[in-house]
Amino acid sequence: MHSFTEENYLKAIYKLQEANGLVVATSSLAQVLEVHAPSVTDMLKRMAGKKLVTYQKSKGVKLTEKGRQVAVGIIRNHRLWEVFLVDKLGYKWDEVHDLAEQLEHIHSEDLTNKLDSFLGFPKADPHGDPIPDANGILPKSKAVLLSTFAEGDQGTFTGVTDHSATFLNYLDKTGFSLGDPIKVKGIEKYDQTYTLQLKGKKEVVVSFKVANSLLLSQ
Amino acid sequence: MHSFTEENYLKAIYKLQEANGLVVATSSLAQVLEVHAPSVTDMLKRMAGKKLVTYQKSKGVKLTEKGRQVAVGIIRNHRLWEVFLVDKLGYKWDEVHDLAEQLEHIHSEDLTNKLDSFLGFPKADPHGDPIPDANGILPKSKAVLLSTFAEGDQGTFTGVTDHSATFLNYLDKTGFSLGDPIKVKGIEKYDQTYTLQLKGKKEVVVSFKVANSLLLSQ
DNA sequence: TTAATAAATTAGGTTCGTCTAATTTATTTT
DNA sequence: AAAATAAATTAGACGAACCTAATTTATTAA
Ligand SMILES: [Mn+2]
Ligand SMILES: [Mn+2]
Ligand SMILES: [Mn+2]
Ligand SMILES: [Mn+2]
Repeated sequence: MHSFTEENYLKAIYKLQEANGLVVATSSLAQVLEVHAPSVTDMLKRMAGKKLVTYQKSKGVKLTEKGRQVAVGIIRNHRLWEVFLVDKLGYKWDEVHDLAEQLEHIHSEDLTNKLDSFLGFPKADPHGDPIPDANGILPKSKAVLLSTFAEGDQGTFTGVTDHSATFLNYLDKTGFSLGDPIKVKGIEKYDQTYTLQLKGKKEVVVSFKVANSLLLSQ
Repeated sequence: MHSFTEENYLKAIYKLQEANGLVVATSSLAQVLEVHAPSVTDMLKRMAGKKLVTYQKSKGVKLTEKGRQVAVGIIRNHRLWEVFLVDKLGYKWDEVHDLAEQLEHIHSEDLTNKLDSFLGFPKADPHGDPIPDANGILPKSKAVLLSTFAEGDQGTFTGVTDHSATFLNYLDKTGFSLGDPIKVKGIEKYDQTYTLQLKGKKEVVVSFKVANSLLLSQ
């Protein structure tokens, strides 16, 4: 089986590959994993030896199919455990990430699948992120940033791109809730401030930074 | 926080201390942890440095109060997760131990307590072992081995001393179930074979080895 | 009480995952 | 195209947790 460290590298490479491009740089990995660059170089060599990644000296790293399978498996675990923590144990959506970072490394496909079943085969985690199925297939989300909306546009709030507890707390406090409708009433030309109508006609004003971290569907 | 390895050492020392005596030998630890003796010596020195154990060269090791707290915390986690796996996810009692060995190392007192609450504050795990409370207090069990019973004695089946899957399977197959009444109908003088009456008048014959692994109460 | 046996420790290595400092390679800027 | 800067790698170390082989200490038997 793979070590926690390897799994965290794989997950990080997967996410950087999704977000930015095909090949991942040593420095970006060092940054997200909070280690120094030589540690990354070292680890990538070992992982290349295990055929989890293809590593080209000074050019960057990519996941192999095997590495991708492992990464998606960890993400599946992470998101299912987050659902468990929120739906069954009563945690808030801003409290579960760090616990899920531990729970995602429990090694048992059978447990993952039984948990999935116990939770009613959820399609998304508490932050709206899609949950890969047992075959490692992750549905491509067609959600789009609120910051791309024009005045009058509307949609359903289905996800966030900033997962920080402070942002999630701000959303709670301001009245945002996953699954609710949101309509753009106006966009201030000067600073791209958004005036939104939330569920129950409540109007709120949010900065561009916020609009740029909210995902809407339909 | 403590490493998984340290936690496993602490748990092993705790159990050996409970079972055998005050002081635990290097060789017994090596055996239950499945490592070689010099590794144990090494580790005990490091743990003594952290005040988790008191270690006397060539004499053996004992838990400090701090070490005992950690050990009991791990045991609490282990048993609560076993209850979760059986009660909520539908696992059988012979399938949960290895998973609990992983889950017991999730570091969060808050999670443990929320889990405890979610499970309805169970008093014992699926094998009848008592669950320490949030303060690390583990109720002293007054259960006694069936092998100490005489003809005509009866009690309630409340635990096992052999936790192996093969033994637990044997019990399932033979008709033993935790919480059921058991009455001794006869004991063969020649080889200490027990004839038992189980719930629903069912009679079964078991070896001394079996009678010596069953715990009965009242 | 000495000799034989068993248990424990020391000595010296290995792998994993990390570090700092020095060097090399790649990318920008002039 | 050369110089300056930034990114990545190499070299050399370290702690944790393990190992084998050799040695020491403790226990048991003669
Ligand atoms: Mn998360
Ligand atoms: Mn999430
Ligand atoms: Mn167990
Ligand atoms: Mn148990």
